[in-house]
Amino acid sequence: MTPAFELPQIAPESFERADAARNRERILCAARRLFDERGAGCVSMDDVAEEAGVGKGTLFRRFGSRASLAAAVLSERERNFQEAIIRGEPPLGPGAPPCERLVAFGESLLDTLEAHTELFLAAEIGPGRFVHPAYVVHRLHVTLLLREADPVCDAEMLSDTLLAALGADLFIHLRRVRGMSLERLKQGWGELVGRTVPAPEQAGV
Amino acid sequence: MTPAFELPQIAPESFERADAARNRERILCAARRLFDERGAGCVSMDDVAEEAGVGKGTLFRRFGSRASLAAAVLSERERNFQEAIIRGEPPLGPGAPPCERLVAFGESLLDTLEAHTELFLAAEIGPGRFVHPAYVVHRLHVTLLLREADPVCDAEMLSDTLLAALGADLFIHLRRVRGMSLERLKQGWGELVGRTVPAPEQAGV
DNA sequence: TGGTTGACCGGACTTCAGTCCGTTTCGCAT
DNA sequence: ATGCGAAACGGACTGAAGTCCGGTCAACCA
Repeated sequence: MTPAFELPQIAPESFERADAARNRERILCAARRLFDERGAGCVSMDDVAEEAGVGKGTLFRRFGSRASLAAAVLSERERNFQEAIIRGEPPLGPGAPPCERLVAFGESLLDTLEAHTELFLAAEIGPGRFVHPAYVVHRLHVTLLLREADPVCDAEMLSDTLLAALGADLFIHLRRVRGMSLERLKQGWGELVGRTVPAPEQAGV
Repeated sequence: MTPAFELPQIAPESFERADAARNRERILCAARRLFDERGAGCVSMDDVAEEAGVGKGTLFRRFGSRASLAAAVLSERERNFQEAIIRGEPPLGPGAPPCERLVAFGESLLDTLEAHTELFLAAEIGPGRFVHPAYVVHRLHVTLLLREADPVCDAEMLSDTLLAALGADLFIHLRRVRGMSLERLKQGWGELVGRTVPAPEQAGV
């Protein structure tokens, strides 16, 4: 039981041997390709190892778990998303009121979920989901916006609570099993946010 | 207001052969015992089958999956819970305003989560979580209360959204990893519900 | 350039959920 | 009682995630 996480996105560790770097790249490449052509649900770790021309031990050494590999594959898109949040145009980026930014945040995440449903599902299973860098960043973002909109609320907890509404398993259920449209999910998110954090200029209901 | 629906619990199907009933009881008994003494996380399906003196095929024939078995073990408590919701005293049962009933619902669920964390976690993994009778009943309950409190909201979707805040994996994270107290979780739930569905007599904030 | 070291490699191995199918047993009708 | 068909039984089998460990080789230093 090694709870050690590779931080797949931000930086390779202090120093990485040449063969290690090469294999990491090969694995990511193979995983991306296989996930893309078969869907994440139909790709085993053995498949990835073979496609990458790498032993299974190496695969797990670099990425720790299946969920972590899926998250790493998503990390490029995630980096763009974070960039848009931190430095992009409003309403996703800074400049808009918190409520609108939260709505934009959720809608953007829902779009990404729609486009990469299976990959997200693979990335969100097991413990450690809430500890993954991407999730931590999302939570921090939501926490700050909540606190800005309403300094007295328990933003630390509300943020996790709101993010739970954007989980991949729930998304799949609402979208595929119950057949709700993406538009409806977005409106639902907007409704939830609108009720949770009222806009400042809104005096009475 | 009178939910005269028959709960689709784990009711034995139309007719159950004597050996089937006997084995089902044995399995439930063994599972309860093992889960109780080792914690659900440390009990494999083979363990349960052996303890019950039953083949593995039988185990899966009766319960379908590990998650489903865990849910079945929880079902007695769940039945009591449903009883309290449908016919019990307010604020959990009928008679209190929807907002208060929702708060009581969540607090009660959080208490149960606190007492049987691992079992809930085992029961909530995999797809089919949202299709399980217990979840469906919870959602229906929340949906009706939401609709009663605010007929114009998208209660169908908000109910799933709110219930996501009571998921076992999130509970474990908040409680054990982030170290929040049970009391704080209850307050957070109250805050979320209070914002989502304002009480009717509450004119201004 | 050649030696040393420790990180890295790979694939066999373990564990566990879930499936399959030949065999057994139950319930019923005669 | 007895024969029959359907349902249940059980355990060997499969497939996949994650672990282990002996061998290898990249980096660095002399």
